[in-house]
Amino acid sequence: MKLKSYFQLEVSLENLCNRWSEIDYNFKKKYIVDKRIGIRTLDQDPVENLFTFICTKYGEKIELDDLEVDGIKEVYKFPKIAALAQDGVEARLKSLGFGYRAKYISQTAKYICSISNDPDSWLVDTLKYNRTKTGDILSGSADTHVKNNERYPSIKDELLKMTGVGPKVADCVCLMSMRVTQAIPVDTHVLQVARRDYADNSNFVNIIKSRVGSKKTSNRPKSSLPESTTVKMENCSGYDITVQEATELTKIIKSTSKNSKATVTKPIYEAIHKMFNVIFGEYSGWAQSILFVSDLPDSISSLGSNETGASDKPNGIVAGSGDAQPIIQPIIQPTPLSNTTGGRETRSKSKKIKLEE
DNA sequence: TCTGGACCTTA
DNA sequence: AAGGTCCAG
Repeated sequence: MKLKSYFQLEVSLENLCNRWSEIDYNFKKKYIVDKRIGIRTLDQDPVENLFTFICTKYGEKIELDDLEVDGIKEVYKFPKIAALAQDGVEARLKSLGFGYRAKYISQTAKYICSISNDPDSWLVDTLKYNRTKTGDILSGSADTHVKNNERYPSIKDELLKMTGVGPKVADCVCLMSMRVTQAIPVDTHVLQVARRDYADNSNFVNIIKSRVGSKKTSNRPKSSLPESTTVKMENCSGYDITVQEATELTKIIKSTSKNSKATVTKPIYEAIHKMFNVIFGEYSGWAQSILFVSDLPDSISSLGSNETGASDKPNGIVAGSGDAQPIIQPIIQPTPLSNTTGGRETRSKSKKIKLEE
């Protein structure tokens, strides 16, 4: 039962992918024609994911091979939040190479301890399921997938209060640990995909236009429909949009600042978020994960051809992380800061984890 | 309200 | 040079 919940198996990924393929040819091409992959978004532990995403950075990634599972000598548990809130943690983390993110970890841990007597349970008991108000959500029908889209704004707001948690990290946690299926973590890579596949080629606007044209309420040819016609997503609320609005969002997504660097500004972030919500609906976060991973180089996504060849790849079930989140969480030294065992390598530095022999 | 430099480490 | 967030302006 726990595994079923972790993998969110009550959701038919295949049905979703087929639906998305009908909606969007680009998705179909990525999902079916090119790579035939499926990424199942997992329901991961909020505490571990929160602190992991706060300190992930480009290029940081652990390969399973690096861990030498068979020869492993020690396994660290994820630390208690109270331990991370102790004085001296920031300096300790800095010495381990966490850089300026050391402060984020320390301050966020202190913050959570300041608002809850039970810091390790607060994220799931209060923030995720809001048991104090709604009772135990999980006691509902087993056939019903628990979604938190209704509470998405309030959950995200709470996460954004934490130091080091901006829109992207908040959406990572919402999507992968809070059962918010419409959360879209937007980073520079997603920006590239959004521009190339949906903005520069007008794909987004065309999708909305085709919806206008296929509305059953009208038998007129779509060319005669006013562009202000509102398109509603089925089974979704808050996704209404007009062709004009889609055009506006496209402009924002294509816009660049003076230095011409691909920066995800706040307007761009929100435009891309809304665009994916509108295109793919209530599970758009899941859809975006598939687009994201299918755009990665095969060497990174681990889904590409290897000695077995590309043709017999199964539809993968892969941990639902955004960018360079390790498959295995980075491991932070457990509680005893007093226990100065010396600079044991605890960071997720791939290929440099040494097992004492 | 929004922009862009600083943060820190690794590649 | 890259990476997301913070903060000064």
